[in-house]
Amino acid sequence: MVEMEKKRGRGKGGASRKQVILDMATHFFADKGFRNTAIGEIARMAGVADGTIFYHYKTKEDLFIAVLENFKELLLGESREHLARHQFASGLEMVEGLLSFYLQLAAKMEDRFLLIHRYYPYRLALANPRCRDNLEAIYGFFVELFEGAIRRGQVDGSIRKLSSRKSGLLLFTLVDGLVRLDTFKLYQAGPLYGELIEFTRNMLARDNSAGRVEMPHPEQKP
Amino acid sequence: MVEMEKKRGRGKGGASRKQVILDMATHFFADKGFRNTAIGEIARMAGVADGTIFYHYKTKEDLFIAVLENFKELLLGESREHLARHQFASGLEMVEGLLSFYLQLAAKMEDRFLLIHRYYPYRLALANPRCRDNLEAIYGFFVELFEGAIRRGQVDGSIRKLSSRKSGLLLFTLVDGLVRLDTFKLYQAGPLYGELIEFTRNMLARDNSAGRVEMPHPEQKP
DNA sequence: CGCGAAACTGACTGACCACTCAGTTAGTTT
DNA sequence: AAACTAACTGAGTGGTCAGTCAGTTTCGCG
Repeated sequence: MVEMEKKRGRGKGGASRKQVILDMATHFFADKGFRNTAIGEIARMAGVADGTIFYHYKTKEDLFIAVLENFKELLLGESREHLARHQFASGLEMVEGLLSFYLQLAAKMEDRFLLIHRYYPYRLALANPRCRDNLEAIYGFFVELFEGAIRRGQVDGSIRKLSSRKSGLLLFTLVDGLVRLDTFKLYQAGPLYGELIEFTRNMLARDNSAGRVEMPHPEQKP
Repeated sequence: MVEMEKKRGRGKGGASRKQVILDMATHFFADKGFRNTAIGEIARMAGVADGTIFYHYKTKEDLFIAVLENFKELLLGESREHLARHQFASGLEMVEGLLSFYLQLAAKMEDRFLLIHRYYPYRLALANPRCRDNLEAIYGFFVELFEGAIRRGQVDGSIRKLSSRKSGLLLFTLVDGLVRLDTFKLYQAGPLYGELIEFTRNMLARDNSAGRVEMPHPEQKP
């Protein structure tokens, strides 16, 4: 018979047991929250004994931090990769590109985004510096992306004069809030995406009355 | 000696025991979340036996719904009262007034706002219609306020042509996201309030180049 | 006062759960 | 193959907690 299952190192999927545990923990922490997820549940779904989890992670909280860190790396990795493949004609277009990329990203990882749309990690961050570092890394990364794009737009003249820092933060808040709204299932936020881009343009764009858009689906090249 | 404590009906504060329980529950559910709040803790702080809570509320979840409903009433009540006392020169000014009122409200009830900035109620809403109704009542109320103000602005000419529904939702998402960001303690959202108003104006205002504001503290009457 | 009802009590129960640890298994080294 | 180590196991432990219930207190009222 096949003797492959209980082997050490990687299974056929190439994932170590430690990684499988991390993946299952990610799923449950996002879906049900920290307190409502039992270690035993993660263990069962990972095909592992309870004790194995504590062999790899000192405490449940430790496991959560590892999950968050892993998610952070995934987010930043995907983003950097995407940005390396794309370039933008102007700062304003970059802002718009960032917005739609963030929406795309959130759609692709809808389940996992709940990790950072719950209050638990922010509450934990007050006591646990590692948790705080990870959250700050995520927020800082995106806010700085927007900030940079805005500054670039101010240099190339596509964006008017305003505080790039504050505007970046505001913009990120808006797009992240939209994603959050969508996961709440009270409203469909999807139809708002078009509006978001139009609004952003009116918010940021340099005041050339020609640039003002009234139509719902703007699609022009300068 | 004084024989006042264990009396039925109202205590000296005019609050029935049931109300005290509700208040304490509100505090703890907001502060620590549903799962992390023990009934015993609420009971202790309310100066009441555990059993008393279950005499007034069938289950812990029932108590939570009551808390949410009470909070909804508080929100809508305060808002209606505020609106009755204020009037606005134009739709655009009303939108701005609504934004700053919401920020004010959230600051005044910072602790309690966490009730609706946690994921728990939205998750519960999927299974519990009463929970869903309350959340929808809150969101619907504010979104419609913004929507109405925008429509009014379109009639009086202070706001350009755009979907009032979508814009209202977007605006509410933005301002609520800002409040949420503030409670996370990662960034100070306070300094963004000025920007918020300016941005909103640029987003909504009719395209009269004179109306475009560049200064941080706009304070003019038309 | 006396009675019935409503409000309240807190010891108890059963379920759950994070974490421990003494022991087993599998891979590696010599 | 013996010795060593890392990975893994799962029964057990102590603690917590929502909800129950039989009994007690308080109140309104005739």
